Amino acid sequence: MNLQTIKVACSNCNMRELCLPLGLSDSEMAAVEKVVSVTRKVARGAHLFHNGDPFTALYAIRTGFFKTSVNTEDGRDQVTGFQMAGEVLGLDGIVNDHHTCDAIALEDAEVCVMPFNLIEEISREVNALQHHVHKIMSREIVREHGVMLLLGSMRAEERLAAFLLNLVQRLHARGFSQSELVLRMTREEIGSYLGLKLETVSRTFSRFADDGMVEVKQRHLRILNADGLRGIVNSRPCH
Amino acid sequence: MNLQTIKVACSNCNMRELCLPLGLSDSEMAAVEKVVSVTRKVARGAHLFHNGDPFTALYAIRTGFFKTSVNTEDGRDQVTGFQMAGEVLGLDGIVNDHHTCDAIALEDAEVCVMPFNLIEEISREVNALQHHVHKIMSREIVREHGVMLLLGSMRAEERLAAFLLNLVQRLHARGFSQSELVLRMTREEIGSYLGLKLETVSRTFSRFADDGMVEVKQRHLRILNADGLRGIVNSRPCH
DNA sequence: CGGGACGTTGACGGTCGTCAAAATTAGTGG
DNA sequence: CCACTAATTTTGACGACCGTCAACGTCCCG
Repeated sequence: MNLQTIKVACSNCNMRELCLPLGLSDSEMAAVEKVVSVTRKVARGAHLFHNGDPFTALYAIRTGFFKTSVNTEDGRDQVTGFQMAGEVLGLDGIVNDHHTCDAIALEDAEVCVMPFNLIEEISREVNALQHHVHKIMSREIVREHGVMLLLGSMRAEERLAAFLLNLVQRLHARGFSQSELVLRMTREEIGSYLGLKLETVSRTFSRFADDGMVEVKQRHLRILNADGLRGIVNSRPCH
Repeated sequence: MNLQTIKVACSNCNMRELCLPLGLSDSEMAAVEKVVSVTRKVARGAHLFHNGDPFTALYAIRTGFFKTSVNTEDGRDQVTGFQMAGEVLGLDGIVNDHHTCDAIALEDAEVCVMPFNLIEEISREVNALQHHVHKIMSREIVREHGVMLLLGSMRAEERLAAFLLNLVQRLHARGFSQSELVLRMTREEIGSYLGLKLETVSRTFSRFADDGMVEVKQRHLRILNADGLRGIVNSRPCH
């Protein structure tokens, strides 16, 4: 485990507007920065935390890309999300004081460690932080509603189109291209997230490429017709 | 809308151990009871809140049974959960100050209205309440992980078996039978929740009945072989 | 008693999973 | 730097599971 106790200043962090509430006073900002004690580097392929680990902290992603997945004793495995800079990991651990999923870095990453008892302590003093924490958890609940809709009622093409659009939209919000992206995950991981087999993911990519919607070169992706993809997502099968 | 301003005493409520943290002092309990200002009755079939409604409060179910569902502009509809006494509704509304799903009573119900600004205010004073709120939200996130696993990787039989086992387990925790239950929802609603069509739900019930696992009489259900159902959930398709 | 909502069952077809093989890339160690 | 192996991706053929469509049965409530 790679820990750095070098103090990180949220006030200078370029993830600030993603991580923190807006309009904090200087004194509030100083209080909030006490929450972030250390940062931690996670190498590609390494776990940030395992299923079963004791829960002590939430993690804000500074750089890098993660997946979270749950698994059952009988070997089933489900990717529950992909997280990028400015997003928070570890919310699942609060209920039972231990984590119930794995968080794995899909590229070399760095996170801010935010001990949860400190978060609770400071958010009693700084109302904006308190509300911010509530919003982050609520946002995760709403996101998962969307995934349930996707898994419960969409066909393979719709799922993949929705997935791609969501991914570029989030990357674009972080200053990346609207049309070009590099997939940090395998076809199998995409499939697990979308409730599809990797062959179906691959085939569906190929079909999108044939239709001129995207250009696929392994993990490099260029979106040629975003409206086309949006049309796929919003079109009911028939009648 | 049916509002009652009659003060409800959480300290006497039989949902207390489901709703509230344990070990509150008398003064803490008095503070927490300030959160519950009114109760509200919701008739069967009526909405507790609609998608798009402004968010003002969370709701603790005193009696009755609810479903929540999200819907898209193109008419898709997904049941995201079924909720019973002691569970909390409305968490989805916190992020954007308006609700993003519908909450509908499946039988006549009564809820405690807990204005969210009061929750935030009191939970700054009562640490146990603060942590309790965090746990409730985290529990919902973990529950949804489970649903994603179900929707993403289980077959129809497994989904329905897992659904039934979860339902009786929750009912049992509320003092009902371990083996007998009345379904408050239609086959279509079950199907929507499980990502299946109503015909598949019906057929799968019939298959369970043929195998002697359950006795199905419309919405009345008796579980004859719970271990058999558990075996279905935990058995990978083959190899 | 009658109508409408809900549930059951059957036949058929489509979507996606399974199995297999080949192609391409990435990673490793000499 | 290159050879070699492992991992990932693509593509095809086939089949299973579940969705679709349709008809019929059952229950509930006015």
